[in-house]
Amino acid sequence: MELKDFGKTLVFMPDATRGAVRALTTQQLKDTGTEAIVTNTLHLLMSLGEEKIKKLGGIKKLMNWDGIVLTDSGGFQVFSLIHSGKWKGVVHDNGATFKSPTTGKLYELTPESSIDMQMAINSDILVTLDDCRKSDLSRKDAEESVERTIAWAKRCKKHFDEVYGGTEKTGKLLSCVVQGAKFLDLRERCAKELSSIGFDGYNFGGFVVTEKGDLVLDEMRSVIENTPTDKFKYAMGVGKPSDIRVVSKLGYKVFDTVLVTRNARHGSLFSSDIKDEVLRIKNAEFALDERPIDSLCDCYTCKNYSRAYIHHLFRVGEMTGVTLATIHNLRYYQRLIEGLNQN
RNA sequence: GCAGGAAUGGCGGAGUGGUCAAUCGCGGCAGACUGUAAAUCUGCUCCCUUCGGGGUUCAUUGGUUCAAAUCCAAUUUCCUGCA
Repeated sequence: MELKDFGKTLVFMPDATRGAVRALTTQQLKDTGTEAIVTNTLHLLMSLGEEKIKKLGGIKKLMNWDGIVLTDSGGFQVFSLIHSGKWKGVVHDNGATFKSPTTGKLYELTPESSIDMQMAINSDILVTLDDCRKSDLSRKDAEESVERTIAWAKRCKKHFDEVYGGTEKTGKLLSCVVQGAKFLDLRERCAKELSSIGFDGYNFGGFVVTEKGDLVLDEMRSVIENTPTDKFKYAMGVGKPSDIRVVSKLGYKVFDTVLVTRNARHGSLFSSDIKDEVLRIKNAEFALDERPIDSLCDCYTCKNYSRAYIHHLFRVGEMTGVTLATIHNLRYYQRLIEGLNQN
């Protein structure tokens, strides 16, 4: 897939948060039909740092990955680690200041430094830093989050244009994140203001499901309706296969979720043979099941191994089981996307 | 044969008079996970249950006591020394 075509058809990006899709080699990743991956600015900033990744020639060279790389800005981590109090740190108008819980090193993530780091990673598609918060926030908090997200997006764009020459000179795309939580007028305002600044893509930010697990479709629709039709729409963190089917109908073309890899590690495998599509390979019923995980799947795992074997590997804790499960789950998603693209 | 020591739920191992159906770990059964602090976390795991509770347990048998997995006696088995 060429970068210029990104988001014209549906695309699913697995999360390679720290520079690897967990448990997979780059070749195994390619073999699932994956064309784009997501890495995380904050994680790579803290583990490698800007100077080191620059010296190493960027994440694509490091990973030997010739596909597309999208870098998440760190906005979600601002929420999940700092806002929620899991990490010591503060979020302020200039960004986020926080201490690494492992090294104690102090970091300052600003809209500008996020862009710098994403450039150092040599990402193809950058994401503006956003102020992501918990799902059930007050209107006042949501307003503040929207204001900051817009202000930071502006600063990211300015920095990207002035320091690096923007999309024209770098050949990279810059996408933004729409916040506003459950307040549809705030979603609309955020979407419209970001659209007037102008980005190559518009990402649905915040939480995609309620606590009950229902998709926030009205919020997602609001973002689609208030952003340019000719730019890609990325539903960040979506989702279960059934969620992707639904959300893609709204007009979102780009998806990522940790479910595909995390569930694989936890023994939840996707299978069209099973009601609700989820086969829990560790369950006793698969101990002697010699069928493949999914009778319709063409992945390396399904073509070569039985449910009983994967079940056994999980039972004894062999890492190969995790690798085979991840290969399958990711291929399941890519086949889902291929199927949806054909319709 | 003599002298010590030990016997607890599928396993390992706490508990040494009442708050013990009995900490905990493993194993077992199931569930959760949606821009990854996650190869993680949660629940259940003697029997019955209308989930409130009820019934039988800590080698076996008998005893002491208001009350025993815990104290005493005998028996059985195992371990360690000495012969």
